Amino acid sequence: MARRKDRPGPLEPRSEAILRAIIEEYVATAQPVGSQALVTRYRLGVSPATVRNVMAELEAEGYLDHPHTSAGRLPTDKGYRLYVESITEAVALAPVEQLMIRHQFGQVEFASEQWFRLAAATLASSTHVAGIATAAKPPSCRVRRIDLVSAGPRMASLVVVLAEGPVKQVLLAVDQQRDDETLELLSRALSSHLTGRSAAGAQRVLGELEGASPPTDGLLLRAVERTVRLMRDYDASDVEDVFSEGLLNVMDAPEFSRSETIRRIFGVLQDRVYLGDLMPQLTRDGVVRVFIGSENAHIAMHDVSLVLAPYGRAGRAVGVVGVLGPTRMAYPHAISTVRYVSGLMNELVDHLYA
Amino acid sequence: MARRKDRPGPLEPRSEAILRAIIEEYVATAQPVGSQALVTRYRLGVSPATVRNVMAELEAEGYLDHPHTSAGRLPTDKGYRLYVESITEAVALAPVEQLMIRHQFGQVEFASEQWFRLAAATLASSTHVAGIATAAKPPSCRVRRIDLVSAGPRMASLVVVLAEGPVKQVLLAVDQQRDDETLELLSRALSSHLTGRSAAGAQRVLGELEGASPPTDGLLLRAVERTVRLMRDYDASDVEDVFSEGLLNVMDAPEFSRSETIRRIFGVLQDRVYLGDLMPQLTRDGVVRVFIGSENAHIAMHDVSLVLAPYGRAGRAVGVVGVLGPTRMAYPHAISTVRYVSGLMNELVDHLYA
DNA sequence: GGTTAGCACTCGGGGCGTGAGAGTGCTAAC
DNA sequence: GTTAGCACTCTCACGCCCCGAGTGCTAACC
Repeated sequence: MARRKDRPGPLEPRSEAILRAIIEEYVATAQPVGSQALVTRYRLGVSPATVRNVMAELEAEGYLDHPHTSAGRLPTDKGYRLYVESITEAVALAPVEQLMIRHQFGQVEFASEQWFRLAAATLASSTHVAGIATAAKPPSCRVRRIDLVSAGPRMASLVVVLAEGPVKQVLLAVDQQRDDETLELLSRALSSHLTGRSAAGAQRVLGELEGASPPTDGLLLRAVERTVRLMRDYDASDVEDVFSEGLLNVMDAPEFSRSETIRRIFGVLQDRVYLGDLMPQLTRDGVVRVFIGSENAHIAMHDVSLVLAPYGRAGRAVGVVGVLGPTRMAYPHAISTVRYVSGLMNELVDHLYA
Repeated sequence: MARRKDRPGPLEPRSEAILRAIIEEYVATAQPVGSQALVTRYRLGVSPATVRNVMAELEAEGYLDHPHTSAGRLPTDKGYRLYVESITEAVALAPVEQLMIRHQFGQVEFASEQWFRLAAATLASSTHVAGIATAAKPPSCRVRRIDLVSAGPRMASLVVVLAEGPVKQVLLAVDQQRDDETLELLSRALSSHLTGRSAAGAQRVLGELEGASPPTDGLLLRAVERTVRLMRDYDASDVEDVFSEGLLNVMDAPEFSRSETIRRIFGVLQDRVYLGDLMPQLTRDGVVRVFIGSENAHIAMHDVSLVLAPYGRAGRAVGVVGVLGPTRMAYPHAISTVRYVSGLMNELVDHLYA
């Protein structure tokens, strides 16, 4: 006991082995793990009594918990954390699984949205928890092409293609009837004013046009104004669309059979804010980060873990892929899978924006 | 009893009143309804004993059920059906609610996608069940504008604006390095070949280009080919994107506290096929159709009801709005709300495609 | 003849005690 | 330091019983 107090840091190898075994058993069964079950199933080379002693120590240090006196132990978030730390040294995904994932990626048509959906779906099917992917997004955008198309007698559709991929479309009410030629002309004007501009650049153009004499055409002005707003919004958000697949997998977990908790999680995923907040913590390529239970800032996420990795090139288009599952989750496999998929996404982004 | 056998059709007014009361009580409480509770709470002017007699009749005719001998009654799908028939004569939504919904619609930027999302969200918040909306989709599409934009050294982004709104984007792998001017030229060529074409027309163009000599540029050919496929896919699908909001509301219902059933429903909503199948049954404008429990073709939907209405003009862009909830659902309010929102969507579509 | 009061009957749910089983913590021996 | 042994604790499943809600039936009533 004295020993333990002296070194709160690293655990003895045997203790760690036992912790590991408990976690793996608990992940597999979702049942509190007893000392007896552990020795029979894991060949630890010690007796149940010894295991019990170690368990008591681990519990005193906060790595384990037990729901009541005569129940087995289960890992705390701190326990999972230690476990995850011990395995983050890259373990490659099994070749078979690599192949399966690559195969799935091969199927996709290159419609960008499908792409992220596919990444999420692949992660979900491979890990049996929920997969998450955000669209790749450069830190700032430029206008690549811009177009104004009639969309009815009093409506025009403004289509903005941003550099590096995304296409934005908004409808504009048209003050007066315009024929197609007029729109075509406006479209040309828009193009020459805005092509290649950043949000700030477009803002400047807007300023010039507003002050111009003779006064600029009203519709043109509104189109520019709308484009500026659209680009500002784009730049301001950390993540573009969030795609999640396989949330049903998570609902299947016994800890969520009562729908109470899961619905709060659904809610959090709806708004893209949460993943955006996490982005700054996902910096270096290829590094998978794990957020376990109460480590998540958002209270609704206290019962789940996130395994996330960034993809893309620092300073260029970036996004996030990962999985969401119960804290009782097969971390090693999840981490390997997420790392592999993020690598794959890297390749694709490189290919695209090299 | 003889009477009942003679006229299986319309129910006596009193029986119908009692059925109505039972349904309303059950909708409110989610508990089987007893004869005693009914007379005290609904002032039916008869004694519990009489109510019991009527209940027995209603049960014999299949409008009611009871889970066990000494439990109260609950409505069957057939019971709900009769109830719904009796209220489908348009009841306008309360002015306050109309105002609230209109207000919510006023908020939206006219980005088309947001629009349908908003419709679904509005329905969800107003009815406290899940809201559903599909994007408006014309029966067949034409190319309104088409553009080929560089998206990296070996990638080009093909952007197709279809008449009446939707914008499609796909990525094409580029066989050899092309500079922006070349792409610009190709873009022009695409435009002149395809603008105004229907899927069939584009197909013909593709045929001509394939046979041409000197042979058409490979990238151009692939772009045309991809456009044809995209348009065919578009024409072939009955519905475009399906937006659903507020599924959490449904999860809250006590009948779904065990997540078993709800997850199958989630699954069905994922693929757009189901709503597409229903489209043919939603013909006349302003008519709200109700699909109750087992009336739904899909087995996963046997525990829920759909209240749906089409919007848009027959032969022009059309879509569906509606709500999804437990069969135990506040139908009158849901029907009024769906009717009102579909009317609103009609206005908007008219405004757009007049 | 339809309606009602009265009453016996039925069934589910909640509260309670019990016993089995799993697992612990402690002590004493190895 | 490790292990065997043992008493203790707590949950869970089962069976039991009783209560209450609600029915269905019969006989009286208007």
